[in-house]
Amino acid sequence: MTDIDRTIHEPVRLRILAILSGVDLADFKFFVTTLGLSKGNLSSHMDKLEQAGYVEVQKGFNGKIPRTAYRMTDAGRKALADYWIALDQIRTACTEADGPTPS
Amino acid sequence: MTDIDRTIHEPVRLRILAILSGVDLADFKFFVTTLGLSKGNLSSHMDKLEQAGYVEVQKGFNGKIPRTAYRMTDAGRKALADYWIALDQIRTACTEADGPTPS
DNA sequence: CATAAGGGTTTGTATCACAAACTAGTTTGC
DNA sequence: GCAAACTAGTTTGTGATACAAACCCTTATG
Repeated sequence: MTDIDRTIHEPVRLRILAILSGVDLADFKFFVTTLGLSKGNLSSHMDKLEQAGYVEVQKGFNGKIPRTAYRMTDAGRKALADYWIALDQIRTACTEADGPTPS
Repeated sequence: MTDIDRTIHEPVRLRILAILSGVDLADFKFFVTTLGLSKGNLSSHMDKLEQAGYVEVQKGFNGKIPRTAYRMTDAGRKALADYWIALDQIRTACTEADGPTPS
């Protein structure tokens, strides 16, 4: 019974990783607008993904305006793949319970 | 962007529903042993599933020993199906982010 | 009688998602 | 030149909750 990775399982972070898995680089603003999050909320989710080693942060400037962008790491890619596998296992694994005789 | 049903999304409850979706009836003890939960924990998860209308409780006796069994409702079946659909949408929906020019 | 086991409820706690407030720098209006 | 508004992001506060531990009640077991 493989465990669910809670870091990934949180819906917001799952969406973030799903996006990053197809994009190579996406910035702070983009996530705020597409996911409809408050900046604070996004910031803390990104912290968690970073601390888990699933995303890398790239801080730079767009002219004089700061820009923070995120990229998925290999570990993140692996973890996400494993996550989907674990979910599929749950989805499939049913059908052998005790048959409790009703009353 | 369909929302994730948090009642179902919790891993323990997801496993419970996955089991119930293939079994018609399963009892308290069974879940405790197969999922490795404390009784208190299982009890509160079942409360939530019941309050959401996703499972029905059948309290009875096996001789003089009380037996509590759970059955999935139609609403539960529907909600679980929707849940998997929502997850698949996240899994598939990637690939159109802003291309932020790196640095 | 004592201990265990089924079937819980109550209580305590650590975590965490989220928003609101705040910081820091930048452009715009006058 | 200075205030108002905006971009970008961090820090702080709070309410919800997953989980275990402790407790309760009843029935078997030794």
